Amino acid sequence: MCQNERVPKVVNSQNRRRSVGEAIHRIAAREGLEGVSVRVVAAESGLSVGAVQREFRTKDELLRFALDFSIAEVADRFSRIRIGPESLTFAEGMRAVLVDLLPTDDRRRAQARIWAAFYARAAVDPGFAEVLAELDTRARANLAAALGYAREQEELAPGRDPEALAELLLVMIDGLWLTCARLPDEDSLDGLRAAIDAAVDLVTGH
Amino acid sequence: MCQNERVPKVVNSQNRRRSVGEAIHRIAAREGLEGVSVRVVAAESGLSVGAVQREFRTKDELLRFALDFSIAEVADRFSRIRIGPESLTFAEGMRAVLVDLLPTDDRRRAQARIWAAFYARAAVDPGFAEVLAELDTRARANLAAALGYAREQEELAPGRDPEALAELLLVMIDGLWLTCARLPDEDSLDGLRAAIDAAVDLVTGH
DNA sequence: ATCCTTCCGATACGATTGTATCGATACAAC
DNA sequence: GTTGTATCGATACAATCGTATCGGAAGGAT
Repeated sequence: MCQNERVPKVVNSQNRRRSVGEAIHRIAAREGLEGVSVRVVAAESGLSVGAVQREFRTKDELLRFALDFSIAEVADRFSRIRIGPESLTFAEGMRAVLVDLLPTDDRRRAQARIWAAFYARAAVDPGFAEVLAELDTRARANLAAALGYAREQEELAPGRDPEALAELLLVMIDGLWLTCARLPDEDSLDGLRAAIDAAVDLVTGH
Repeated sequence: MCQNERVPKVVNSQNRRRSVGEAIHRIAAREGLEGVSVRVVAAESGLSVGAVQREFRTKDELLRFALDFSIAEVADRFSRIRIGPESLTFAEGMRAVLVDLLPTDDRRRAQARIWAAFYARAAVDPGFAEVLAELDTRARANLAAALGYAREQEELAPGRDPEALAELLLVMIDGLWLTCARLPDEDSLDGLRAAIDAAVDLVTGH
């Protein structure tokens, strides 16, 4: 990386970027993506504007990083839910994924809000749309695999088109995000839980 | 309204408000809610900043009006889809509502984008959240009535909790909005149509 | 200790924001 | 016409925005 004779001061860019990511997370959950400005991010993460500017050349780069940051976290959560032999059945896995989206704690609630903001921005920003489209592709692939396994295990309601089911589940996941983002109280969670159960039952034909 | 002796110039406030609503519609579909500024709205609607300011005291009032404006249009579209005897069956009605959401023309595409933006804002703005929550309540009531009718006609898959189904459908509607907002091409519509068909089949037990 | 390079923090800049202000204008009543 | 009021269009204002600039702090290598 550094091909100079004299090596100067070096900072832990990795840690700093993460703390910036966390800061944006908090701000966006509090005031939305519109409340995210370079100055506010700097203040929230305890850095100076200059430091933030060094790490992210432009604001777009900043927001893009925040999106990747958030995607990575959710992807990590989902990757822990494994469907397959010696693991969860399809029904259990599907239920686990959907329930995991519910805003049962502050972090999840914040994340739901952030995703709503990112989705809205993706509607008018091709760069963001591309990232989310790629995410969609990955999710579709995972879902197809899970549904294939479910069909193998005869867990699926017969006579259903797996591709259509996958699309339906993707739509439902998006809907859950959006619903969770503007959920006023904890009580509404039970309604959503019932909806999730109903969805699992419908898909597995129980 | 006017209790003065001398009556001055009067403008057609109604028409103007609508043209402003349309202007915001176009802007938000193009650049998102963040691109909506008083000046831009004035330019897009062919008015001066002063005229817009007279009609809407504050920007929040402006956006709130745009939300109501958009809600009214979609509510009107939905109200034309009637479920009941001598009309659509539940399955037909449900399918009609969901298909009507798809971005099959520019107006619908724009509307999907605007709603995504409003939903995101509702996540951090209590005023917007309240409006959408009230809309949710109305939708829930309509859906409950439709499901009641479906059960009466024995259109529903047996053994399902109507309340859970209603919640599930609401989530799916939200998901459709969000998916439509960032849909890149026309081709993806077929996938969504298949998903809608699958959903109708699942709910009606076909 | 002295270099050299990287990094930081402060400040500056121009653009854009929401809102307030104000003279000019339009129009109904006289 | 004149008058009184509602409305308009333009401009002013302070705040905030993203970004650029720059002098000095910082810290390994010598």
